Amino acid sequence: MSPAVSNNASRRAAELRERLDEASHRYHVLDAPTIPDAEYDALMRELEALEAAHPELVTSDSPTQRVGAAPSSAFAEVRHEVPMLSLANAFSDEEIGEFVRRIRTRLDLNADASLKFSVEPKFDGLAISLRYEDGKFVRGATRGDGETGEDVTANLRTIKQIPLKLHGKGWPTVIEVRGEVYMPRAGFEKYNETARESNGKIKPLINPRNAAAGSLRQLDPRITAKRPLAFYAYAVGVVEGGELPTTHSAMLKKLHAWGFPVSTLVDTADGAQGCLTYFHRVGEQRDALPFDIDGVVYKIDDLATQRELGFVGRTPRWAIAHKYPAQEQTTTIEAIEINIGRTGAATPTARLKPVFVGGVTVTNATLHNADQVARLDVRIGDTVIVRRAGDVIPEVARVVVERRPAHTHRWKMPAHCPICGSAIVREEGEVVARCTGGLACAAQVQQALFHFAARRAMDIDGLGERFIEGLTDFGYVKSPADLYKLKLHDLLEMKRRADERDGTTPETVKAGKVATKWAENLIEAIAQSRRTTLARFLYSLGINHVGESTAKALATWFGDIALIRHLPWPILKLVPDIGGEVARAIDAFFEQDGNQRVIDDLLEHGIVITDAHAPIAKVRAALTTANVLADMELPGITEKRSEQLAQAFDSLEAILHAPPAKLSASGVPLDVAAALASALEQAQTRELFKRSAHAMHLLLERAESAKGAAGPLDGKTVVLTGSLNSLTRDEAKDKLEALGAKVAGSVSKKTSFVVAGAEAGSKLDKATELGVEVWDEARLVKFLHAHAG
DNA sequence: GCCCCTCGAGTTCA
DNA sequence: CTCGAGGGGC
Repeated sequence: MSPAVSNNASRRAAELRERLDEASHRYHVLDAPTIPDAEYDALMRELEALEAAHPELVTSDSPTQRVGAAPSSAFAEVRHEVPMLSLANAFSDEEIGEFVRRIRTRLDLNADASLKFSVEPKFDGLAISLRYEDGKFVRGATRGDGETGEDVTANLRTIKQIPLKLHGKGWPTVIEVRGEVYMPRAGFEKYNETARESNGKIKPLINPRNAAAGSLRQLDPRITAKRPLAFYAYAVGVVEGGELPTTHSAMLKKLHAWGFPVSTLVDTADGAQGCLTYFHRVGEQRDALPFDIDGVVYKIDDLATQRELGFVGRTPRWAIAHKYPAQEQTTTIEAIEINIGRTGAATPTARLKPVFVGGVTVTNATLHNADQVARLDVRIGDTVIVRRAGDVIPEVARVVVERRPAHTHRWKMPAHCPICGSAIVREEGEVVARCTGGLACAAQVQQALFHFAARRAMDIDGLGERFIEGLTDFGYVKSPADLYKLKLHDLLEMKRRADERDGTTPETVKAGKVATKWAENLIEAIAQSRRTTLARFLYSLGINHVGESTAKALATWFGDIALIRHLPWPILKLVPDIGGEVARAIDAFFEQDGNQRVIDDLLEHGIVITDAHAPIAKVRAALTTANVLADMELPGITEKRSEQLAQAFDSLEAILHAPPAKLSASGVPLDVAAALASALEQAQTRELFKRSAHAMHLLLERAESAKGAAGPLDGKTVVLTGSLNSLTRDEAKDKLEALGAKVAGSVSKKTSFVVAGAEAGSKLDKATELGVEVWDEARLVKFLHAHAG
């Protein structure tokens, strides 16, 4: 070995020791970890490997030679007569193969001889030891460094899952039961919710594991008692005056019989293959478990074989922890960028130094909004802990302030849009900041086009962000309507210019050929999208507050874009689930000349709406002068007042042209009449009256008569509950709606009937309570069948 | 006026 | 999937 190599290794080993010591101290003594467990494990493994390769580097104070740091002095020390183990870790199938092979070699077993393991989840909590004398709980201690822990008896007594007296009989005179104290996820979430509501008085917990550790180290057991802690037993230490079973799995059963919780995930497995199968089986359930686990543990089941295999240092040869990919990792923030959405929403995104978390490499993480950035105080250059919690989307869990470089400053939302330079404004009381550029902002235009082409909107297959960028950047497309004017050569030209600009030369060009297939496909996809439904068309326009559901409602109620594009907001409000805010947003969208031009353009250049129809009968029913008047949100005009006015005047025009004296004579209080009169003096209100009156006439003229359109369930409100066999809830909903019913989510006295499938819950109870009619699935199916077509 | 529920908008990676 | 906010029931 060359001196240079040895020198490097020695320096690296020293560095690793320093970092591990520091982390260990913060973790065990201060309860304030600075690096995630996975990183600690990785550093430890590197050091172990280094020391294995260069035994001369091993020092007596190396972290590999002891586990954990000295306990803090707040609690009495407890010496573990039988030391509490630490397990070797494995991260890959190969390592498990090697582990099992080593055991077979030592035991002189063939590769195909059966080798039984007791397998169990590895809880992410805090290992403890419970001592029972004559069946009574006398002392509980933390693991500490494995040799010496802390006496936390008083705190452990508060955990209801820990028996204070052993159940059954046949237990040894003295027995130490070992296991894990942990905090279930639900309890953890609930605690943190309370902490958030406390406005900083209660500090939120970083993770369930820390929560468990912190709770056990409370000086006041009454505080511990309030924390939702739980316990699982998985081993025994000292045993005196009694016999135990001869296998680990039998011993766990015994512990269970004596009153200890034992995980239901505990099982046995044969050989490496059996262990790996178990690993994957538990891994699939991992996210759904009510507690955190960071891996599984395999132990040789036969206790005599365990003794035969023995230990290396303090780690047993007969057991290993097989860990899952880390769900947390540290990385650094390289930049904080602003994304502009379709509505102009400016979302800060963290650009990360790529890290492998939970099975994928993460480079971006959303920071949601400025408040979130402020809460975390994320700064450029910071070291952060990135998490892929339960789901998929990575988030920055917290900043490791200790590793913050010098001269950083708090991040601030920029005042101007990075794309178009317009002001970024955050409305009072709103969480999101928005770019005010509107159609002048290239980012907003691109996002609008992206939305337009989306699968659930116009469904233009293959029109992704890259093409949209090229098409808008070179001016081929300024509005959705331009898409339908594109010719093949436009696309090819655009591609050529984009390649030129980006300095990318495709293979095909080098070969002297031009690839055209993609362009033909795109032109075809655009042509395909021309025929569409009214609901999709409305949704694709990207009107603020109009998503799929609202678009569908508008399409069903009014049936025709020619009508919808001119409806004033008080009329739009007649549609259930459309309130003032949404109605005004729709009205405002169509008030913009630019938007009207785009719609004209789209219709002229080939959009075909295949399902146009007359306004449904419900429109006619809802379109009374009283309803529209009440929807106008005029001061003092309640439903009751608008009824009175409608009775007195019959039409909106009549009210508009009524002299103030006549208004007062309508039966409404004088001050209300006066307020109405003064409102009617405003041009804006008069305009709204005129538009509404006009729209009423138009709609009434065109609306289907109630008779013609009446479905068998017209006017009925139906609630679905439980699961159906012959069709899904969605299908049932569609079919019921097609027959005129409104399908609601909860039962009230207005409900016409409830369809109860299998395992119907509280909604069925409510229906019975309110005396609402209940249908079973058979009756529904029969009914749908009878009215099919 | 308060609470519950549904809808909309934004987001990551293979 | 998750958060925020609009709608509407009580």
